[in-house]
Amino acid sequence: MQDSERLSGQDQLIERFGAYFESIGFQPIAGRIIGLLSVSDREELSFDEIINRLKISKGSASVVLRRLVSECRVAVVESGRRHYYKLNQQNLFELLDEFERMCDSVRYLLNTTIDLKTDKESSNAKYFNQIINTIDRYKTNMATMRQAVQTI
Amino acid sequence: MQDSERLSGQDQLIERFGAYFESIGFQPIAGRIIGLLSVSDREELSFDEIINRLKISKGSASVVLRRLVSECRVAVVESGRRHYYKLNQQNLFELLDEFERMCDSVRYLLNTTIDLKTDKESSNAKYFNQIINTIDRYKTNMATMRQAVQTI
DNA sequence: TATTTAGTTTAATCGCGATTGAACTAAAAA
DNA sequence: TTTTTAGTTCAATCGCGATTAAACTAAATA
Repeated sequence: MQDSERLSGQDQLIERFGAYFESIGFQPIAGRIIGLLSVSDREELSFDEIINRLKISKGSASVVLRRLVSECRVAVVESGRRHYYKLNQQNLFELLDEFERMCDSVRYLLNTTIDLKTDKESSNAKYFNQIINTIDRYKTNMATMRQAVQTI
Repeated sequence: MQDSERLSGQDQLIERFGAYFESIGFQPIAGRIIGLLSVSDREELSFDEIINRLKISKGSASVVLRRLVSECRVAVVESGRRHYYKLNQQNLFELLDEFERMCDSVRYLLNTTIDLKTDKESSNAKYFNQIINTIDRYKTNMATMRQAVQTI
């Protein structure tokens, strides 16, 4: 593969990372920064390299990077007057954690809803109970899987 | 429990449903409509009942309901000149389906990223490979669980 | 047929997050 | 000490989705 090919492939991929992270609630620029830090050959980039490659203002870069660092998605290394950024390799289950938190809040909503129903045998009440059961089953299942992965 | 208590409890719950659905990308009004259809004692409500209880305009209700129906989240029954709406009880795994689609797109992004790396043993490349393995393990696991639930 | 009613359409507005540009700060370099 | 450089702060703007109001349509009712 030519270098130029690889570079333009990287650019496309950065946009896809951006789109993906935007779809799950990140600022567009945040997604593209994560993409750049994931895709580029050198995996530790300076502030300047980031704003030049992504063509974004110093202002946005500064704000967004501070946020990514505070959320532990990106790590920063200071060297002289410069800051270098790299992807923070989080716990593998970080993605699942978020999903499980989602399940918990759904479970809570549905439970409270059933409590407020006059007719606990209503169509929705029964349906919600089924969902709660499935969520519980899922969580048990996941706990088992985590243990299995951890002991590899 | 008093009826008035239950009604105000329902209103609070509707707002929580709204907040939850907004957090996963729905329009605020869409979330509140789903909340209302989940929470209310009568589980099939007319257009008018919806706009009166939620205090929203006919315009928003019309647009948002059309969308919810097209996405199969809400079912509509026509009776004379009126439309009645109720929660569409979807496949129990609809929530998981979406999560698995997310996993698929992450898996694809990471795979493509590794392909473009000059150094397949770089820190990020190794990390991405671990994530891919975990995703694969998760999907196998989920497939098993679905079968188990289906055969109950 | 004339009237009322249920819901749709659409132009206008509102609010808000993302982004930028430019002034500013602090620290290294000269 | 003066100058240069790296990054921060913040006011202003841009763009966009959500929402509404009001005119409009179609169908039921009188």
